Amino acid sequence: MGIKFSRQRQCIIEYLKSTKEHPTAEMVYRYVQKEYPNISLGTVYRNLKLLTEQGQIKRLYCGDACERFDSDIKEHNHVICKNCGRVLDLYMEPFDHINTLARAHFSGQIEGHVTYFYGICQECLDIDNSNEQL
Amino acid sequence: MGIKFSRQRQCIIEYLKSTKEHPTAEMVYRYVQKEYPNISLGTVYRNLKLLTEQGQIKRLYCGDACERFDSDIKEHNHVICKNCGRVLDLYMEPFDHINTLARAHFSGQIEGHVTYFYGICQECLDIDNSNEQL
DNA sequence: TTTGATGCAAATGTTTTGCATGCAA
DNA sequence: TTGCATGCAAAACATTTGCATCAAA
Repeated sequence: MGIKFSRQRQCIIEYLKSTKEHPTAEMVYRYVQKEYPNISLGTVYRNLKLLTEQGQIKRLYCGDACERFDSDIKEHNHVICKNCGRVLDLYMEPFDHINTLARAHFSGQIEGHVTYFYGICQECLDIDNSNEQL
Repeated sequence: MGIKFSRQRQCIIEYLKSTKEHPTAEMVYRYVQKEYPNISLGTVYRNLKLLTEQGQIKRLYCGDACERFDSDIKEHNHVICKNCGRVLDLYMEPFDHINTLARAHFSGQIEGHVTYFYGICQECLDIDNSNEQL
């Protein structure tokens, strides 16, 4: 009964806390493999699921084929770059008043919302600009 | 060169236009099968992809395992019922000012956003209430 | 006719799961 | 010891794709 410590899970947590790139399960797997070459994808998925259920990490659905994970559970938003596909953090004032607006048009109960912004990240804009210079 | 008419695609379009339940590919398949028993899932997927690219329908990503489709391309929002999993339409005033708010905190370019509300639909609330009466 | 669309089946990619073994408590 | 976690492989799904055939133009 209860959850036991495991080196593999610890490594997954540390990796997620160290990165801002919102990795997929596959990316987590490749990273943890460096330290634990025998780790299996199944273990990665099992731990990501466990950590999500515990609320230690958050699962992102970005319209990708695959899910991404974020160890920053403070409220914040994400921008998906349409060019490079990366998912970037965006810390801004909450806009929960849209829940109130929504409630005025919905007969059920509205508890919250999930929002993803999309656009082009600064890095891709920079590359674009330097190409135009040529 | 160009796209040819097909009875199967026509049937898919008509089904999507007739329903508000934002069906998955599998649901479209099962429906069209009634009229065209030999239709294959591949054909359904190919046509849903084509129609999405043409902008005739929209693809929804609801955090489901699978994608859903909506033939209503007018701007509107969706509520996902946490209880029954259904995806319901929500017509409300646009809140594109959140793009402006977001731009103040992001160095790249923000083009727009996708928002899904979540909560409990009226139908599930009703069932809940009638259970409490017992 | 010509060429795009279909049906079928195999392939792909992601995630889950069964089971014997390993390891934390 | 006990039982949760792991590694491995197979299974489960959702989606895509190759190819011979069909049908719209």
